[in-house]
Amino acid sequence: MIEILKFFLTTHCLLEQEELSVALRYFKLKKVEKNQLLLFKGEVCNHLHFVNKGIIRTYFVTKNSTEKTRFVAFDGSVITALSSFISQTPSLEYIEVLESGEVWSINYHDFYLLKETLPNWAIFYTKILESAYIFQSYKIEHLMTLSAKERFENVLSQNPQFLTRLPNSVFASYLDISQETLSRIKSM
Amino acid sequence: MIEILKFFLTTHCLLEQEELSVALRYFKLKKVEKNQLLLFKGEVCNHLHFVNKGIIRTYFVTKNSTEKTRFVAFDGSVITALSSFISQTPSLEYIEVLESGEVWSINYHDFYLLKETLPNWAIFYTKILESAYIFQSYKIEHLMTLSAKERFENVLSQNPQFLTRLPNSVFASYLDISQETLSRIKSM
DNA sequence: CGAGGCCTTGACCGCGGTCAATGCCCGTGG
DNA sequence: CCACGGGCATTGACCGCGGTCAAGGCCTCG
Repeated sequence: MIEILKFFLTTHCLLEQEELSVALRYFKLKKVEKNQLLLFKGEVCNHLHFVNKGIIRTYFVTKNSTEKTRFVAFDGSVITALSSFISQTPSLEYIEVLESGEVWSINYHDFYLLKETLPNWAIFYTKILESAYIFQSYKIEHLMTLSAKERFENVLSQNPQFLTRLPNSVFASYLDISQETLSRIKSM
Repeated sequence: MIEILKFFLTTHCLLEQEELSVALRYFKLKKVEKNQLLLFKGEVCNHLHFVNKGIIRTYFVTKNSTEKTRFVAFDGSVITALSSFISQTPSLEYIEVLESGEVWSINYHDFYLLKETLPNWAIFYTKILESAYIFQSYKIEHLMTLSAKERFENVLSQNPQFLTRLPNSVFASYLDISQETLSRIKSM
């Protein structure tokens, strides 16, 4: 079970064997249930989660109380409310379990500690930031230049799981379109 | 003249006096003219610019060849084509001078060198990434939830210079609305 | 004074949102 | 085992925000 996390860390962190075993000690395995909230709006996010099994998303809520999905983590990737985690200030967004499963979680304190003690961990953190930045760059570009249908096709070509493993409502909110429009796009 | 850069670096980097003087050696002063392109699409961005005087923006071009402004740097702030700078791959965006002035520039190689030699410089880099991430988080949130007028008011409340120092076309492309809509919004 | 940018204003239209009705699937209990 | 209800997806009718196109106004600079 821990093998997947190990694999993830070795490929993303360049950790030596013994650094790796140090790091792994700080991760705790946790079962998570569908609809469970791992973070409420207003709380400070002090965990980073590696999704071992299941699906987790971050979302925020608009004035007219509709949910907008910022990021979806399928099995094998990492998720946190990054803005809050970075700045250790109250989060504007929620972390929610979409599909039951289990996560390996590390808390901010330990994460920070590793950053101070293992140089390769600091590099890992930098990599997370860099890829998060680039990810959002594309998202902005797509919101500004692509039509609803083009955004749909683009996301789908990157990761078909958005269509197959998510409820319509979540996928729509991720694309920033209404469920009705998504439904119409699919039936073309 | 170098005083402004000094001030910027000391407040953002926590550098010791002598670290500061090391770092400053790597910056080169350069006069820049309105309409000048500091980076073309397709080039690798290997400079980070501190805007001493003038205005500089990054923008990308859509399929139907309209320009979209990603970021505007007024005097006293820092600009680069971050995605390209990070990954040292060809840039999808341009860097353009909107108002003549001068910049202090450091190249990627030297920047990277400082990151290796001065721990505080690595922290500086991390801070740049963090704030760039948070900046884009808000941009996405606003694109997804606010109307044209609300985005206009929001940006304006953050920085009135968008209205006073930029041509309409640039401000509009930053807000992701047409020039005509911007004009109508202003006359309300 | 004239030309060329840029901004403004008007007329029109289309993408995608909203509201509402209906359909479909599935779990639960009688 | 079937009936019912609730949640989610689909479909249709309608509408409004903001885009596009085109004409006109206003500076600035030569």
